[in-house]
Amino acid sequence: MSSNEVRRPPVMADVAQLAGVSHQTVSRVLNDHPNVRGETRDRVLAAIDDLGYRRNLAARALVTRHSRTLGVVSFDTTLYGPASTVYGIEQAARAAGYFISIVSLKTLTAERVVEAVEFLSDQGVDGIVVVAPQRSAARALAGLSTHVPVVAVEGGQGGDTPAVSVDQADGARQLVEHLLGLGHETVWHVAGPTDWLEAEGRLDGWRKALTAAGRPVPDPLVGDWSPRSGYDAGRRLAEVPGLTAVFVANDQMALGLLRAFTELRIQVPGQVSVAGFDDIPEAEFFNPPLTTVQQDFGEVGRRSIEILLRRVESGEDPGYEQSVVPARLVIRDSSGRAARAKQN
Amino acid sequence: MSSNEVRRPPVMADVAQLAGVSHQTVSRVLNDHPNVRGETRDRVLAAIDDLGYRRNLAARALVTRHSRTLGVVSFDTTLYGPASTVYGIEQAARAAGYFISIVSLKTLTAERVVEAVEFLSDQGVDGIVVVAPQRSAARALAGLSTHVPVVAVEGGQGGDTPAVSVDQADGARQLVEHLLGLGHETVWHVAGPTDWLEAEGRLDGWRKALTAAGRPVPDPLVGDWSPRSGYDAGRRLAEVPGLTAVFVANDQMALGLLRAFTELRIQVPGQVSVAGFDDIPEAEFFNPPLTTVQQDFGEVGRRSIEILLRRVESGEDPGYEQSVVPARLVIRDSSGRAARAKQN
DNA sequence: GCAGGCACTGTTAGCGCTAACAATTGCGTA
DNA sequence: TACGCAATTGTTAGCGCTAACAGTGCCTGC
Repeated sequence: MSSNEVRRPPVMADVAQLAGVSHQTVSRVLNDHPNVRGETRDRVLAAIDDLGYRRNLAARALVTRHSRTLGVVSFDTTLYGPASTVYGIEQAARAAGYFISIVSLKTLTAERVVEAVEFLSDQGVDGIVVVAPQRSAARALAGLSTHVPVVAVEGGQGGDTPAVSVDQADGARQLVEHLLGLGHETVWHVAGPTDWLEAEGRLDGWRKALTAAGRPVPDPLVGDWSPRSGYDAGRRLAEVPGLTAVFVANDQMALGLLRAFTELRIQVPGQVSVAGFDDIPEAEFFNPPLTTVQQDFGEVGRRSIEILLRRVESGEDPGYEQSVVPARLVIRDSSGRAARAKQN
Repeated sequence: MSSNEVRRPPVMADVAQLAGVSHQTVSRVLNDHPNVRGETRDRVLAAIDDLGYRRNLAARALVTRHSRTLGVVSFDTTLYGPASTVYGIEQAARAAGYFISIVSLKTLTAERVVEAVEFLSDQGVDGIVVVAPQRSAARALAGLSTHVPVVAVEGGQGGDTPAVSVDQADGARQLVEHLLGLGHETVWHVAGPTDWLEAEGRLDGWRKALTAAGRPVPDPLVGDWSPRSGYDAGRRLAEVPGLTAVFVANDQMALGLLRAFTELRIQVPGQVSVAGFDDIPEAEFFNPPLTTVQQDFGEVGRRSIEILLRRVESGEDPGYEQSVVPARLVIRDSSGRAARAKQN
């Protein structure tokens, strides 16, 4: 009661005094150095516990030049994809004992990405994960001159920045082959915004799969990921004669498209099969339940942190490196056999 | 070319030397102190620019005891509500010049919340926003002994922790009154998990609005926010004789319920009107487009940061304080006039 | 019995910054 | 002319921690 007149939190010296050792020994205990006698260690630990001591990380960061904080730059974390990716990154980072500092961008211009990276560098983060699914943002990374390691998620393919991404093209391929396997002559595509690498990957996979099967490749429509743009695409596709299958680049647009088809009394999958991409939690309860492609965002997060920490902790930059996470086809009711009627 | 042999980033002393002043003067310029001659300031600024100097925030935090970092503890940021709230918080914090450090919890037990708050305290955050929509988490806050200010989002109503929340009860009231206004005798309810404060608010608002109108109050069903639980509730409600209107506690469950009704060939809104809560981006494209209640998450974020920073910067704790953000009814096709047939 | 080595602990010197105080200058005024 | 004061700048002393080096015993081997 008499000794704790001062209300300021205890520091290492207080612990040292209570344990009857030097502050350096306390530091050794805290950092798991060898060569500390068991009994001494116990005494220090007891003192720490007694005082409720927590070490000051700012002081530690100052001298070690490491903050144990990783930065994350992401685009609109309200969307399912980015939100899930960031979530995966956060879990993996925390498991490794790192803090996560986030900057969420409204618009993903190169300028904003650079700004965000600098903002985080100022804070002294040890490394940065950039979720940069747009081409412009990916390019911005190439010209970046930070001294901290950077890893790109869904945005690599260029420069020295290591990248982790889901195999979009292969997911699209699986989907197209599934639809062709159901007897569809060809598959139309509603793509995502052209500047997005994910959109491009899906577009590529779709085109290649059709070409490989010797099928005609229709002109793709382009949306902006929003349900509304999917709705608009749906109204336009409804006028295509002989349409039997559509691969929409994400589930939200697929929802809009389904809505348009419902209004126009086009049966899914009776007349037209529809498939999406992402497997958002809602997809299973669309009307009808949506065939789509699942991405393992947790795995993406884990791999990006793994690559980043390897660079942070070794202090080296092994240069470009890519990690591709497989995509998984999820078949539901929205895809079905091609209508026989068409064959006649 | 000859002067920059050393590759380590420049420090304040380097700037001082180049500008021909003391490092303290550089510090003054950086911190906008008065009493620095204009010409001197310019010289320092030029030197800073020249060297590409950025101040070391760890060193600054060490001496000022402020990190300009705020912590955010949130539950599953993959969900639309939490994701939007965190996004709003992040935007507001960055606008105020603060960094955001996030911990995203898988399960929202009191234990985990306390752990997360301590994790963030260790890092030296200046304040913490806890998105704690569950009763247990809210209770955990009460027993918290941190020295940093804490503000609760969607979780207050107890203890001294200031709280920001959306007026759930009023949103529910608006919805119920809208449905009653359409001629429905009463409105059934699929509630969220009982431990959730938001679920409770919506339940309360629904019950009170029915009672106020002198209508019978049916037993509410309970879901877990997931589309699947909404689907299950839908199948059960389908057997209720005389059912004409359902208020589902969130849009995702409403989607599941709509799916169930579709399978059972129950017309919406022809036979039964359905309404949700949240106004997720998909809601407008449900089949049919969903009547729901919109929450202004951006405003929630702004207010929570405002309250938090007021406490952080004044160093005072004015005690309990509550800020309630209004909810807004969004009417779409899923709600319609009560079927005449029933009246006969 | 003593050099050499090992295990353990303490001492010293910063990390890069800001706060507090000291010193200097220039000016107005008695 | 000299004093006081304000404006401006410099000097000093840490913030709390870790790294590097310097002891201090004690045991080993010859």
